[in-house]
Amino acid sequence: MPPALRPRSEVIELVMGVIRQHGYEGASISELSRATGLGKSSLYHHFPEGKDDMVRAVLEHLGEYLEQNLFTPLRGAGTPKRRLDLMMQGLDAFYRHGHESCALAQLVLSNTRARFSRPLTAIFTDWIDAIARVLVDAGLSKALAKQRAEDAVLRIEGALVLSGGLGDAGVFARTLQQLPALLLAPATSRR
Amino acid sequence: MPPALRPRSEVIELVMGVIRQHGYEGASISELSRATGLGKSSLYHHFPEGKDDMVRAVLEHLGEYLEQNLFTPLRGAGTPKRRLDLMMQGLDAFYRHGHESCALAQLVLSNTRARFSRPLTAIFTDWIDAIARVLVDAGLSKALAKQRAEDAVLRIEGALVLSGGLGDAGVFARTLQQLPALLLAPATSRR
DNA sequence: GTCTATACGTGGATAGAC
DNA sequence: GTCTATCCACGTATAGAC
Repeated sequence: MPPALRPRSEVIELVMGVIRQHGYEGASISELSRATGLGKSSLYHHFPEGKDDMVRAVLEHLGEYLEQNLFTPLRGAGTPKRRLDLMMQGLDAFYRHGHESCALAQLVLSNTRARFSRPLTAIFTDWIDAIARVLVDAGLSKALAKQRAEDAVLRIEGALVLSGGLGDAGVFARTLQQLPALLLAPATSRR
Repeated sequence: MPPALRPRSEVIELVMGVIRQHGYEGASISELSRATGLGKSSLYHHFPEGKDDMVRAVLEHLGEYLEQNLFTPLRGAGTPKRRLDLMMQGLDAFYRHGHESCALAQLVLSNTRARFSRPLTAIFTDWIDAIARVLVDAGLSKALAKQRAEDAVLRIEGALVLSGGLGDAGVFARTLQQLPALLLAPATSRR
C-alpha cells in the first residue's frame, strides 16, 4: 500500500480547478487525472461514482472553505465596513482578481444544475445569510439586509461573467471595491 | 437534392437552445442532430468546421437578434423609461422568466472563452452601448450612463446565475423590474 | 441537402497486479 | 492506494449514395 500522494482536500481543490476552467462536461477524467497527478483508477478509488462524486466533494469542500475563509470572518470583530472589506479581499484572491471563473456558476448554468441543486442552493443561501447578518449588525432592517445581501452575491456573479465577456477584469475589481459602501448605505434614497 | 428541412436561421436557433442548456462541451453532435432534426452529415454540410462553426453562427445570429429585438427598440420612440421597460420585457421573454440560461455566460465561463472572445466582447459592448445611449437621452452624463449600463448587464447576468443557484426565478423577475428606475435615478446620492 | 454507414479517437469506467 | 491494461460506449468527423 503506497501512501496517499496527496491529502484528499488537495485532490479536491485540484478537481475544483479543472471544473472552474472547463465546466462539468468539459472536465474529462483524463484531464482530472493529469491535473491531480492520480491515475484514473486512483480517482475512482477516492470517488467511486466518478465525476458526480467529485462534484459533490467539491461543493462540500467549497462550502467549508467559504464558511471558514469568508463567512466566519464576516461574523468576527471589527466594524461592518471592515468585515465586508475582508470578504471582498477573500473573494478577490479566490477569483484571482476576476481571472478565475466560478465553479458554482458553471454548475448552475449547465443542465447539471438539477443534479446538484441542493448543495448549490445551500451555498448561495449561506452566503447571502452571512452578508445579511453583517448588514443587520450595521443597523439595517432584516428585510433590507437580505435584499441587499442577495444583490451583493448577484453582482459578484454577474461581475465574473461580464469581466470575462468584456475581457476586462477591471469590472470585477470595481464591483468588489464599491460593494461595501453600497451595502452599508443608509436605507433611504436607495432602491 | 431535397429541399432544406428548415431555414438556416431556424437551425441556428435550435443549436443555440442546446448550447444554452448544455454549454459548449456538453452539446454533443448527436444531441444537436436530434434537436435540429438534421443528420450529422447535414450539420457538417452547414457548419463544415463542426461545433466551432456553429458557435460562431450562433453568436452572429444572436448579435443580430439582440440588435433588432432589443437594441433598436431602445433607440426608438417613447420616454427612456418606456424604452427600458421594453428591453426588460424582451429579456424576460428571451430568458423565459429566468428559467432559460444564457449562452453568452456559458461560453464566457468555460475555457472556450478565448476561442470566441471577439464576438463575445462585441455583443456585450453593443449591449452596454445601447443602454448607455438611452441614459444619455434621459439626461445622464456619458460617463455615468456607461457605468450604469455596464451595471445593468452585470446585474442581468448575475440574476440569471443566482436565480438558478437559488432555484428561485423571482430573483430574475425582480431584477428586471427594478432596473429601469435604478438606471434612471438622479445622478446624486447613488454610487 | 440529406441520408446511412462507418472510421477513429476519446471518454467513462473496471480488473487485477503490486 | 496506486498503477497498467483494457473494455465498451459515445463523440467527432468523413465517405458516398440518393
